[in-house]
Amino acid sequence: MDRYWREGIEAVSINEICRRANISKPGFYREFGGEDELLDAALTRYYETVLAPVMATLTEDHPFRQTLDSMIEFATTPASSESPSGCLFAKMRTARGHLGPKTGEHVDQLCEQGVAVFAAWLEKCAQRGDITLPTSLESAAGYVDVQMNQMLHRIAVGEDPDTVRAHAYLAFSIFAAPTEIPRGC
Amino acid sequence: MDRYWREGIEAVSINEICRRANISKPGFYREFGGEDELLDAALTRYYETVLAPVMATLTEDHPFRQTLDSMIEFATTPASSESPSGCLFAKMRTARGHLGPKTGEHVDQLCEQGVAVFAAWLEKCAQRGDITLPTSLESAAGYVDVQMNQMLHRIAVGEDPDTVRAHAYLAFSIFAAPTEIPRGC
DNA sequence: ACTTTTTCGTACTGACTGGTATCTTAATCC
DNA sequence: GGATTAAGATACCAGTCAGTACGAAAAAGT
Repeated sequence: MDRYWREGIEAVSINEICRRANISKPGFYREFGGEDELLDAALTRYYETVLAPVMATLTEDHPFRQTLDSMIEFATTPASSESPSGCLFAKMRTARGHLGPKTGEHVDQLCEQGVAVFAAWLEKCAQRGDITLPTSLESAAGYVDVQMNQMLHRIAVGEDPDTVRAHAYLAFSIFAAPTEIPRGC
Repeated sequence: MDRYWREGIEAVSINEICRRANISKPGFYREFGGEDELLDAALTRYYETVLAPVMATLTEDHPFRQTLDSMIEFATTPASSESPSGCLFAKMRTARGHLGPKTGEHVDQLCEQGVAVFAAWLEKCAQRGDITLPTSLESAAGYVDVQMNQMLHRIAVGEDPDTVRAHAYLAFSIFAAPTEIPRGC
């Protein structure tokens, strides 16, 4: 998981994995079955340790802006020693075409789940009056998904986090609650 | 150019190019010098035939909405027989890390040029009162660049053009001119 | 102690990559 | 027509990849 996360999926070969892990190739194939299964296992682990906690914050009843801040903070945190840059899930999405069947379907499933969580989040915030939906809930959720994914991609590529953050706040400004119009108007 | 555009840069090898073009590999290397030079030549041709005309429309003095419509139209046009899906330039940007020095610098240069053209476009529209800049001109131009690039990427990956279009109009709604507030207010 | 089963790793397969040495054929020059 | 030059292509280089056949070593069972 760490290698794929840190160096990108396409950049890591099974040969390299075996070399780094000091295991023989047949040993690897006996354990996992193939590249597809390894990626699938890595994604599962990534989901459990990173993705699920982040998605959980979306279901908590905090104000829109607070949740948004923490999401943007998560997405624009550059690489550190214990946490590589970007998001393994985002990298798998961009490499979707080159994934095996198991990993591919796993990614698809997590995508759907992600959009659903975004939709639920936006709906609650809209009901609370934190935001105004400028379009259908469906479309808005897809928009959020796309913008989040793009941020993660850009950070992974090494773009300046401040720039990405600024663009993110621009993109999410479409949800701005209606400016209060003075009573007497 | 067509092969790279249609099938993606990473998916096309020199071997395959030679096979398809019915030329020998040494013949290719005598003509171009290497993969980097071929990609550079493809990008030059793409710029001349596709990119330059599109960018030219940005410098014409049409209303913001009209230019925006034609840009979104260009970006979300799916593949056809004579014009593959997406944008070769956008594909090169996403593959930036794997490009040779010549092509890489060429891409960088076109990126800068693109942002500059976007900035000039936005500035003119803002002066004309077509739009309101919600942030610095620089940041806004970068935002436009990123959003355009993302649309092209998503179309290239095969996403539904209508969805992409809808998200694009959402993303660009941040430039919406201020809603006219009635005089008496 | 001896056999069976399971684990393990060397060494390979075949297909691909970008790039080139070298031989042959064709065009050009005088 | 004969020498020189350019174009062409076969067949190779060293490297990569994912995946596997098969022999050696170690465990387990009896």
